[in-house]
Amino acid sequence: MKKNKPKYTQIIDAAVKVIAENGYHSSQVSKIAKQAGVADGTIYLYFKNKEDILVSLFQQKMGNFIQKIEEETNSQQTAVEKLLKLIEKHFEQLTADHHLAIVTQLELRQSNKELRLKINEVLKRYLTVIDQIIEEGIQDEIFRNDIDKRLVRQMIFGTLDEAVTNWVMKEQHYDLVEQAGAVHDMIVRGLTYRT
Amino acid sequence: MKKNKPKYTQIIDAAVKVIAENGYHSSQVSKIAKQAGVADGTIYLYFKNKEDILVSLFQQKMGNFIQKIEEETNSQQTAVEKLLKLIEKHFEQLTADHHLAIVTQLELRQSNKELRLKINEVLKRYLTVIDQIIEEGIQDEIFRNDIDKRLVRQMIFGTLDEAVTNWVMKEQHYDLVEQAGAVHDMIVRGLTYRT
Amino acid sequence: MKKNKPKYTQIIDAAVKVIAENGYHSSQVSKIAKQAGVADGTIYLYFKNKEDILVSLFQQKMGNFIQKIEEETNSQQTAVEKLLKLIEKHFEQLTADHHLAIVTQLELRQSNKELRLKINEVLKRYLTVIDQIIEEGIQDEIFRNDIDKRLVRQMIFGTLDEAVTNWVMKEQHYDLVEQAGAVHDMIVRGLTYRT
Amino acid sequence: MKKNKPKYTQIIDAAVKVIAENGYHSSQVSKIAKQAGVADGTIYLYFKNKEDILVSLFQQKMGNFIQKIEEETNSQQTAVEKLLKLIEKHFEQLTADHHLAIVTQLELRQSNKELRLKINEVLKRYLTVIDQIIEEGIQDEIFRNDIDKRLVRQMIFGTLDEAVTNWVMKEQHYDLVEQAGAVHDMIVRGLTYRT
DNA sequence: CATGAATGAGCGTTCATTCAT
DNA sequence: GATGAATGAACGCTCATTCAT
Repeated sequence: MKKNKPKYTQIIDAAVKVIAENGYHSSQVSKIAKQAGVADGTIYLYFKNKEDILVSLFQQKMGNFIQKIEEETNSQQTAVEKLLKLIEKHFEQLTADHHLAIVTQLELRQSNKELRLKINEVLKRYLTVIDQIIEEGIQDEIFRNDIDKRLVRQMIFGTLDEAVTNWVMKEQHYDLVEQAGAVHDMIVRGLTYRT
Repeated sequence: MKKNKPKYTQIIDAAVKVIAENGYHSSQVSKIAKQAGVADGTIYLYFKNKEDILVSLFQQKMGNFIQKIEEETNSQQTAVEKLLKLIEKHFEQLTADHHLAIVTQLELRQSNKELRLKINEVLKRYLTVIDQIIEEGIQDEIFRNDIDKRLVRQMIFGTLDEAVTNWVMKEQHYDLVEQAGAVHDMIVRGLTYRT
Repeated sequence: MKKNKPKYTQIIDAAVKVIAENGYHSSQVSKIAKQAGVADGTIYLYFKNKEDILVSLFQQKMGNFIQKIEEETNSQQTAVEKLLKLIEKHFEQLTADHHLAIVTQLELRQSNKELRLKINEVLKRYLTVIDQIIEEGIQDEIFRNDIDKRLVRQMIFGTLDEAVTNWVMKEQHYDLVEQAGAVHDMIVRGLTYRT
Repeated sequence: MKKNKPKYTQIIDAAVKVIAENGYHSSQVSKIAKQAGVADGTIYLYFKNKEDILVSLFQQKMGNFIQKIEEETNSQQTAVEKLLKLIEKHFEQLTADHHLAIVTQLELRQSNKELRLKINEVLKRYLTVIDQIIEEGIQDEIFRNDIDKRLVRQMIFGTLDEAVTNWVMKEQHYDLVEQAGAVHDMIVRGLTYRT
């Protein structure tokens, strides 16, 4: 698995395009190879098997996705600001790459349990970012200290995920990013002390 | 399709068990037939094709699920109480039938887009229940009137769904129902006026 | 096999209709039963199996067909006249029952070798009628005595069969019966002495 | 579909053998693949589906068959001589390849209407050869000018076809080729002027 | 490194036939 | 005799993966 070779990225990008345009179940290895401009067999020089393409795809794309969010939230001062930034960047990035949005929100969920477990591994890093913001909010006595942190994380991630999925399924007919504020507002109200 | 015949239910129950135990992609028609104690061909006396088994499964099980929630929420007075009941019953019912929980939260999501569209049809009825509670809360001036109803619905459904999925993936090692109150609390705080 | 019962004929007539309208491969036993107005199982009280329906169908219908031709040719004096009558009645009868024409010329030929062998048994009686006319023609010194009788029979039957099949495949857009004279003429010229 | 590859021919030849020996309805794709010495899947690299094997088989084999007849008849001077050559070559070629004879005369006729339509397309070329000979015979005033050309063609093709089918069904117990003269004689007498 | 022809396991569905009622 | 629900064997086709070149 030589991850620095251009063909590695070529194949992953081809996979995103093919899956977004044809759907998970119509995305045969041969179709991805064709789109990438390589022979079928070449795929197996860079990936262990088909599942490995998808896992790698998710790792690469979500890696960037999460890193961007980590950077942007770190540039913010308070937990509340960080949370807003997280929501904004989450929506912005998926809005900017609608192929990726389709693949992560709809198509990759059709994969089997095994693949989804590996996907969850990747997501843990994102959930950790959320956890840290929650923790920070509690430490700074901005968020209530009687909340169940796991539940809060589930609420935040569940809400964002459902919002994006709905937006993708509605074929992106409205502006997702401009809803970041409202989503943030609802969530924060649930977490902060009433003053 | 004789839906009142015992074999119809037999096959659906067999499908739930087989899918929960083997996973969506390892649930061949022949395996379901064997579990149901009928011949392969018998399946096709009650269902148009394999997909029809899954759609029917979802319609039957989620039909009951939603009806129970409708009944229980209607017996409550305020929007806040109704929302609590909805969350409790949502968690209770999936806790009571963990095979069904696995199937709806993990396995059926691996189905193709077509099937998922039909599943969404069924879910619409549940989303309508949520919508009505939100509406009622606003009418009664308990919920803030500047909220985006669609976003609220996405938050509620997304949070519950994520909470259940996490619980299923953790192999039900903790008590989901006892979290209903905390989840309810977080959500309601996001919706009500600060007093 | 109770051949005198009305249901026996009912089923055969249903089979002709179903096969003519749906084609051999879309003519399931259940479809024939429905058309006949009986239960699937009832078929098996009157016929050993599906093939037996088709053999019986052919025996009944071709039995009548051949008997008619035998009668009509016997009412003629010379071999030449008899041959004309045979051709006319062959064309007339299939023109009169186009369902039967479709079934015998196109659909039943899709059956397997075994069934076709049984069909040939039935046809032998027809070929015998032809043979007798040829024999008579030679005896009466109307037909040449150096002809190979088997070949003549093949020419006669092959020509009529091909003519009818063409007519059926052209969806009966022209009048088959009015060609009887021309066909007869060509054949007879091949058989008689040049004077 | 790479028609110049040896495997393409291998599979077609295997199909002829398998169908001739097992009958149309017992000729599964897997059996043809085994006979051809390739994997089942390989079949589908060279043919669109099972029907395509059969259509291609007919096109290839009958293509050669007809081409040979075209060449040989063209080397003859008169319509009468051409017709004799046509009959001789028709009988010779099917005598030389009795597997092919069984397949074309008996087994392929069991195919469905769709396939038979495609087969008829191929046969049209043969019928055209016959038509041209008839036309030429009339032009040269050897054949009578009051004959119905379509009927003549049906007589010629029907007679040859019936003769070969009889020979195949009698399991080739006699010499078909030596009958060519007699068949030719009968047909020509029906077409020429009596002098 | 790269190719792409070849592989072969795996599965949804049909339908002639049976048999308990 | 009549029913029709139930049976289960049979098969064409796909596609991830391999490997000789």
